[in-house]
Amino acid sequence: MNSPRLQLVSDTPGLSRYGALAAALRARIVAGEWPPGTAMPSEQQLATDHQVALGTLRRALESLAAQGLIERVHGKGTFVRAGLTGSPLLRFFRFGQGTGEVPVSRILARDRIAAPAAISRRLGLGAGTQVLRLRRLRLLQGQPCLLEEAWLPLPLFDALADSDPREWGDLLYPEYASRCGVHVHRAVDEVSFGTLAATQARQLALPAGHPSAVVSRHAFDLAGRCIEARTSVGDAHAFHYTVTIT
Amino acid sequence: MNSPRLQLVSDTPGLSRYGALAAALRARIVAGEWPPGTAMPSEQQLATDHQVALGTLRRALESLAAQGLIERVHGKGTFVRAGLTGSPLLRFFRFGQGTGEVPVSRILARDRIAAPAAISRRLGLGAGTQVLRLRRLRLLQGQPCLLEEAWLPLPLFDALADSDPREWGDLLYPEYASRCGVHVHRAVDEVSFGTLAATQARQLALPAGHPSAVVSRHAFDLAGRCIEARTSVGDAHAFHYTVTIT
DNA sequence: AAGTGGTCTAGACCACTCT
DNA sequence: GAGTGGTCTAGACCACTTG
Repeated sequence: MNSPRLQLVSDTPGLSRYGALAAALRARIVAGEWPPGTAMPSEQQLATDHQVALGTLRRALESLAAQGLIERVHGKGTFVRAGLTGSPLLRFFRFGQGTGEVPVSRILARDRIAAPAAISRRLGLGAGTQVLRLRRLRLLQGQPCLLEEAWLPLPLFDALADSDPREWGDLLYPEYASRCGVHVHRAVDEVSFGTLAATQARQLALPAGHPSAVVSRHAFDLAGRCIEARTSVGDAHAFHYTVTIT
Repeated sequence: MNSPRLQLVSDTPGLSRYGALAAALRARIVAGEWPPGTAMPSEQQLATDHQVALGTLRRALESLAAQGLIERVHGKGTFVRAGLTGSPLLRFFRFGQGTGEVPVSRILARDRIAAPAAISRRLGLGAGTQVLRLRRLRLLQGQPCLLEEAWLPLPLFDALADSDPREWGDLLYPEYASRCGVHVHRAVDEVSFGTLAATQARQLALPAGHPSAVVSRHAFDLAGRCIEARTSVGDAHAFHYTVTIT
């Protein structure tokens, strides 16, 4: 590939050059020029492409790295961050021994349905759009610990709707990536408390009316589109979370 | 004041020069050379003091700013951060209308006592050290919303133990600063859930056994000493918290 | 050895704040 | 206008990774 000689045309006059550069690089990343997990060109290359000094280019990359968009590895290169992969929900709970074990997943139901109004709003879709609804139970050492309901927009997740759930792993995000090419880049969790309805209680093997912790998640891809709305419910007494304020 | 011509002697050979510089500056701040809220010398001055290039000095200051130790203001100077001042507990609750209103504080009890084992451990004190125990109720529009118990080491907080609580404002941290010269620089909150004991319930005007959110806080000063252990209890149904994962 | 990102320097110039 | 931090440059050298 030869040097594109891109122009830095900032429509925001008050913006610094490295700020404009960061925005331009972000746009190239979001556009898919370098897919998640792959390496970007070297600093030298990018600097000459955009016709800025090396230091300025580095400032821009540093800001993108601080935003979690890219990762820099000494001696290897600069990489677009792959999606979230872990089990980030577990940060809110301490079940059993609290070893970092990943809960086993049991799919309870999977349906293509028209999104209820509340869901289409959360996903930013038109009213009545088709979505995939996933209900699953998560267990640690055979004990139910979390009950989840996930809503996924169609046709983006068609591949998930058509595949055999028994082939899935215990984590959903790797399936999103491998089967649908969807990378979860950012997630917002809202925590609140309530009590278990009768059916929820039965599935979690707890008494009805038992206090529950509810985590409502919105997950977004690189471009900022909401690609999952999820609600997870667990025993309030297993809830535990630490925040540092500065 | 003349130029100290400080030497940068890093005992950690693997550490970069700006890293060592940042550590040295942090030490000067923690030692109280520039008290919280006051300005540090200019970049030029610090750079010549420590015999490094301006860019290197700036890197060090940037890392201290990222850690929340200092604040930089364009055209004015670099300032050691004053302590936390707001009402950070409220980030966990949404009472009533949820306007950013600060709850009124009513002191229920104030005692000098020997610290129970659990408390002296939390504060990092020797067993049986004298501490100040503060119990207070916080109210919004006349409605009780939070019940708090704070433990403060003595003799550091003697001034608080001897003053008239009716002169205090609704926030404790400004009192710590003005009366005892203690600045809260960092706080760690641990959230969990439980149910209200009979006395707690009565004070919060809720039924006994009602689900509760419990926030257990450790607060630290610039030097990293724990200067407050606090436990706050509120209605679990008023709890609400948002986290962004990246 | 070649290529990558990380550190450090020295200096010019700009933007903001205060008097 | 003087003093402060913020931006940008150009280049030298170092440290890490890979073939």
